[in-house]
Amino acid sequence: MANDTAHTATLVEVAAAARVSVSTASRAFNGRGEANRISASTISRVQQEAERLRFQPSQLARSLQSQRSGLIGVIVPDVSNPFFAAIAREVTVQAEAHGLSVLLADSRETTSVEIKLLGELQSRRVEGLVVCPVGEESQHLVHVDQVVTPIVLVDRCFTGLPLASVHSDNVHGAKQAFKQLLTHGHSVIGCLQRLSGTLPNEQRLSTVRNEMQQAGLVLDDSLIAGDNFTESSGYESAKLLLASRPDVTAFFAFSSPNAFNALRAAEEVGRSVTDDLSLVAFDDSPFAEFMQVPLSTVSQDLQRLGRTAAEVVLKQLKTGKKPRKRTHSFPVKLNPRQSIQDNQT
Amino acid sequence: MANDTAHTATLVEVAAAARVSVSTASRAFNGRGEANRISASTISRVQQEAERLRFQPSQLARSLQSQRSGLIGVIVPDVSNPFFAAIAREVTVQAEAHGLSVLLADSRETTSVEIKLLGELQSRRVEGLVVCPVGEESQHLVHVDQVVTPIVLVDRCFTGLPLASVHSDNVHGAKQAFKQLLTHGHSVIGCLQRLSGTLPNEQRLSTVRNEMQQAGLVLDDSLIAGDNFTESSGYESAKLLLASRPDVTAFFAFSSPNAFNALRAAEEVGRSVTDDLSLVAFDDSPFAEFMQVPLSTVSQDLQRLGRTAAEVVLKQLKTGKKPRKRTHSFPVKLNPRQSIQDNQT
DNA sequence: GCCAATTGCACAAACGTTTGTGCGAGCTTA
DNA sequence: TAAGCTCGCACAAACGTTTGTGCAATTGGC
Repeated sequence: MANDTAHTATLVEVAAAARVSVSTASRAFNGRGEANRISASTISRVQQEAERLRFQPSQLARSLQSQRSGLIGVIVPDVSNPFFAAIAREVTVQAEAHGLSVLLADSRETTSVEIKLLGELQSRRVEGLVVCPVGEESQHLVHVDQVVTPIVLVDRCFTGLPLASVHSDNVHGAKQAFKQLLTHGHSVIGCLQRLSGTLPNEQRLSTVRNEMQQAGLVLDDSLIAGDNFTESSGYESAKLLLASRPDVTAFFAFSSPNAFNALRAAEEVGRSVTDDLSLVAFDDSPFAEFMQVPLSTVSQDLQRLGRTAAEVVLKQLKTGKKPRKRTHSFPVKLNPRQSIQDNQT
Repeated sequence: MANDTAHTATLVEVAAAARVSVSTASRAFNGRGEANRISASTISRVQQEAERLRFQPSQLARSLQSQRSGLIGVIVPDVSNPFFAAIAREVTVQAEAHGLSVLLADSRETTSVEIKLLGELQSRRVEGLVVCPVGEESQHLVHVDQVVTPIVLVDRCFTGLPLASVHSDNVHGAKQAFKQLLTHGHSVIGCLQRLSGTLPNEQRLSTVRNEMQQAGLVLDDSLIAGDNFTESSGYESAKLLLASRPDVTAFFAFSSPNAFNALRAAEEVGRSVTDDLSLVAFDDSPFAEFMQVPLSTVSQDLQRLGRTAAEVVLKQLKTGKKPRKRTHSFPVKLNPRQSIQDNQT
């Protein structure tokens, strides 16, 4: 009932209160008393005082001394995007299960911010990193992995880089989705990209090109929307595409938000998904099946992506060596629903 | 090109390389050289060596010395829930704009986990806390605010507690939503709760009771689904409600996931939203207007909630005193769409 | 009742910073 | 040329822990 100095008690104060040295207090408090021949009475005295003073050891000091921050850094382009949120959550849960905490950072789809954040996380001495990179640049990531701390990339990976990566099988996913459109007789198909230039996007795009070619068709560039970095929304690009190519009969949206943008854009120009426009999208949503037209989607196993990413980092932390298996690619699942209909034209 | 000892360079090494003392290196590196009469040549020498060795100051050590961790703790019940993800993002962005980093934790809707996480964040000496509490218990939060660090609650607030809170106007929101149902002639209305016992939930519930009473109706307990803590999904409870009260003609879902659960449950028992079931939900979603039946919702201004929460903490950090205004309540917006139809019975 | 072994603890260094103070060398001024 | 200034830097303490080592005091054997 005496001094509530508003500052958290330190070990020094606990030691003083228990009339022992700081070292003894430390060992007693941390259960290392037995091994260090601290008498039972002393141990309990220390623990009582610690309790009474509400002593909470400073992780800052501990980390400094132990050279282990107990922190995992997570960088995503947009936490509010359900895709990244799901991954962040999974990593968080896994990390916490291993006694680690998560430092979350949001790069806002900007490489320069990503680099800045990477530096800040480094300076906080995170022990591992899970990064959904913006995907434009990679060298800063390689450097981190080599000299600083284990890192694993999720989703926006790079090819030919010595970095651990976890992602979905974009090629197969795109192939499945696109085949659905072809099967239903569509040949003028608009693609609504994610961030252009990033691997998942390019893989999906080139898969589309391949499929078109094999079907004896060509994918004109005017059918590819969102080929600039600035608009993340995709709404404008979808509208532009609808205006410049009114002959389009189907959309392949590379992301869930894009699907939504396509719907909005189509509605505004008087086109209606399903009557005269088909739609298939990457990434599922709990709402997809309850849409005006239940949305055909290709869903990724977000939980597995996140969990695997966490596991790769955690294992590397434990064993201290780079994982043998560098790339993890997970299958996607096609959810055929009613947003794809036969081409009427 | 010499020693890549795989460990990050320390100031000691930089100082040695620049042939100055650590203190001088510190001041030179931090731009405090001028003020401390360090010669220009020394300054540049230090900075060069720092650059060469890729020196990155340890925030751990800095924090220990400065007694400022530069960390804001954020605890939410479920990061993957878009509602909380949006808030987490907003806080993250605000914090980063002020040079602070965010420690994110997920309480998994469990009070005991929340308490544990709170302790861990404290031990990391976070300077402020933004918490979307599970909402069952509050005393651990009060204690934190009083003796440890500024804290602001979001969404799941408590009444009569000396804690800063940010939330939406649940009463008015519920009133608007529910009035819609009454206006359309519904009288047997099922309520799909969030976590029972939490303030937003109780406010919405009692508002519903009031409205019913004023309309000369009664809200039987059998019309209140999800009155147990274990199921967060609400799907089972919705099905039970539909089974026990087949006369129900409308649902008021207290959350976006619940709306989705209602849809799924209704479909499985052969009821169809709009034909013989109306639905209004708290929380909007970009998909709401593209649903099979465009969903009538009451939307909260998530960005504003998150931003305000961050601001309250940040201001308190800056000024050092408790904010004058303790409670921030923001208006919600009714989005009338087609999921509410006249009662046919 | 003496030596060795054991018990119970304190001392001090270290982790990587920041910051108050001290101190010598060079310059001015008289 | 002696006294005083200024300049440029080094020294050392401190932040709160952990941990290796040293040193009394007690115990035990004979």
